[in-house]
Amino acid sequence: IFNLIVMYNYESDAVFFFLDSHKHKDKYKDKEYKHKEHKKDKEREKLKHGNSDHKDMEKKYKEKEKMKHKDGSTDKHKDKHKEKRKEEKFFVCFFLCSPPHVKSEPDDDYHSPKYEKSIKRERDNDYEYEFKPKKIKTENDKKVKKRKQEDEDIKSKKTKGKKGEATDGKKKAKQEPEEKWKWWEEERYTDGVKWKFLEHKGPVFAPPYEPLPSNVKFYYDGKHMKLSKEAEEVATFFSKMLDHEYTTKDIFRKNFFKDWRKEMTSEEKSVITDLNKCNFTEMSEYFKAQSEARKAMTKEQKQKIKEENERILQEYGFCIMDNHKERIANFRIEPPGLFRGRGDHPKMGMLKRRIRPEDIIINCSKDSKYPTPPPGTKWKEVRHDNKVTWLVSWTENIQGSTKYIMLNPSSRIKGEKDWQKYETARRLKKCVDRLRAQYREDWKSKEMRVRQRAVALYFIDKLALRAGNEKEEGETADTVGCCSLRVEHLKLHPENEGQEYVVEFDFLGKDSIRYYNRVPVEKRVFKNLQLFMENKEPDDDLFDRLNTSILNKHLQELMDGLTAKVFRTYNASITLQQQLKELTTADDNIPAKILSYNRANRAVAILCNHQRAPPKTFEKSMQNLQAKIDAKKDQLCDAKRELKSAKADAKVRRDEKSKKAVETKRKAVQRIEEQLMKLEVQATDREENKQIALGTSKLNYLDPRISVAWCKKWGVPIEKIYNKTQREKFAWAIDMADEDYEF
DNA sequence: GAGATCACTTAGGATCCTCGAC
DNA sequence: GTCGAGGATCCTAAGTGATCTC
Repeated sequence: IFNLIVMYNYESDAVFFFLDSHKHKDKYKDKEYKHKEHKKDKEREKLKHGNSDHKDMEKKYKEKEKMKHKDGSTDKHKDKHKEKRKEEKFFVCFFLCSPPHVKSEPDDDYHSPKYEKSIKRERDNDYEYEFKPKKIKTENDKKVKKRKQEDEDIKSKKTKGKKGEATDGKKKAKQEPEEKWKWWEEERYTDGVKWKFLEHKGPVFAPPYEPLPSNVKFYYDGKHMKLSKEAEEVATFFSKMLDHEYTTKDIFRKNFFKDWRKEMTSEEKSVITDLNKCNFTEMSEYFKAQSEARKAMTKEQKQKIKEENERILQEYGFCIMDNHKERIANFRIEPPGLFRGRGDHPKMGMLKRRIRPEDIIINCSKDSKYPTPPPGTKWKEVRHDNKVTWLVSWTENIQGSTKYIMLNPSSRIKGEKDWQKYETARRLKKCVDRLRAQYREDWKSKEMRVRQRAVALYFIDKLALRAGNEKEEGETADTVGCCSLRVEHLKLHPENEGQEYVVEFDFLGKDSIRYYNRVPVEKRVFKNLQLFMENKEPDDDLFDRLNTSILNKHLQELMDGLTAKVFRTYNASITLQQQLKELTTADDNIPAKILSYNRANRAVAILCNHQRAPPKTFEKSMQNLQAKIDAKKDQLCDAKRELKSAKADAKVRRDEKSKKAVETKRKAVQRIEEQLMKLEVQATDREENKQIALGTSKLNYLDPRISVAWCKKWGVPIEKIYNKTQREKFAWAIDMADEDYEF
């Protein structure tokens, strides 16, 4: 929805992040841009025009920026693009880790792809520039040993007293909650075994379809038409989405209509031939009224529903895994409906069919009490595979992919994996300098594939790009990651706004979130990119000799367990740690420290391109907050005035009573000042957070021990950083990290 | 070695629910 | 006690990467 612009200033070692919603319509209209986006852009524009409050923020930050960067580089940037981006601009400025230094190097050894192709075979066998196998072996041995050592370290941290509990799996359902189970103090399974005992009640199915009351009618071509139960159910799916933009999209309508017709009787099929003649309004109104009625229910009715939900949760929401009662994440089967793909998904609107017990595979222990299927039905299969973590699986009909029911993030099985993930990222920290030196060396390689690999790795490392697996064309939205970038996603600027060798990225990443970034790169990278793009069509792959499998194989050789995504975890966590060090001031009070934390978190979210649509109520809530601030300011003025007069009074009277009055007034002023500051901090935080989602990085990329250590060091209650669910997920980190923890 | 499959993590939007203001 | 904002939770799509199959 918004463009992310990242600018790097060499002199100040600063990275500037801009969130900018200006149009790139021209680019999208470009003939070469095959996968057209104008519709989406128009929608984005619509969204964008609803948010025009950035100017004030811009002013605020401009001042901060001036203080931080005397070279005025961002001003230059701004001036040049003032016209383009005159609508609005919101930005946050951060200092990140030291940038690569630009060296001027001779333009040697550059060949066109054609030339490269002609010598490809020869060169593919030429390992002169490859990682030396002998070295790898010794290094890898060391790494393996190191890893084993890490495992030992982790094990030695664990108390052995509880050993008997978790291992041999017979059901002895422990009366849990009283004392939280510290799984991180126990032995881990090896050899891919995930559990020894697993018992659960199976999934909760979607409620059966309830036909519409007879007064709720469907009209075709202006005439009432009674639909069969099957056709009616699918029609209700569409009617429930009538207010959603989806139903205006051609692909959505086309897919829906095609699948809907499959559910119709032959008679219905012969009559209903045009979706535009269908009138779902009464259905839509009915569901809206139902929704309102639900909201208007009495307390007792709501309580009853709550109790019923709680009963279901207690019955189906937990399993017994190795003597412990563990919470299940998603024990409800996805109800039928219309598929809502993200971005320009070719399958949006298709019918997601109802999942029946006959579609379900149950996974549990042989010696457990198997879940019973609903009366008159049976499971597709009951299996006992303890090398996987899922409890239930089924195949969905849209993409043909498998869906799973798994455990909650607070469970042992998920927690261990999470912990391990951060340990791998910490191992990368120890060797990242070597890896960086290596890929820089590889930019000069005579082998095209090695150069491509090295440039891709540089992007993954520096820009936190995702790996970019290949995708089946026509099956999903056209999104890319690093390895799947196409020529059309990059523009090369030998000179741009006073900076040399600028690469302009513009592509849709995961969830069709736009990644827009103009970044200066090293000369060698730039020259290599020119070479990779030479004689290619816009829709050709940028890295034609690379895919994620090749890249990960290479990474595996450099460090045991290293894959492309480890870089994202590593760079996110290290950025948080650095930012916290830089931004936290000992003298700050708790709200100011929390603001610093959120800013550090925000730096990571921007690095990882975690965007969100601004909340619909954003403008209003900001106005409300501003009104509160204004009122508080008035209150402060009054309080100060009263203090002044109390002081004057005390001076004249010189008695205890008036002295006391001065003291009371002074305290009132102090209190109001604190309240005002709190409100102002809140406003700043909210404004800066408008289009950035902090949750994703907090939950998935930031080693929680960094946050825990920071909280302990600065006396910030952990509840201020992590909510209840997050504390449950990160219980292991909260328990084990002390204030000296270093990522 | 390429493609398919499987098992998982990561992701943003929708919906629910709580808490503070009035 | 009511209302609404916003945080918490739910939902499920969309990635990554290992392994299997041919």
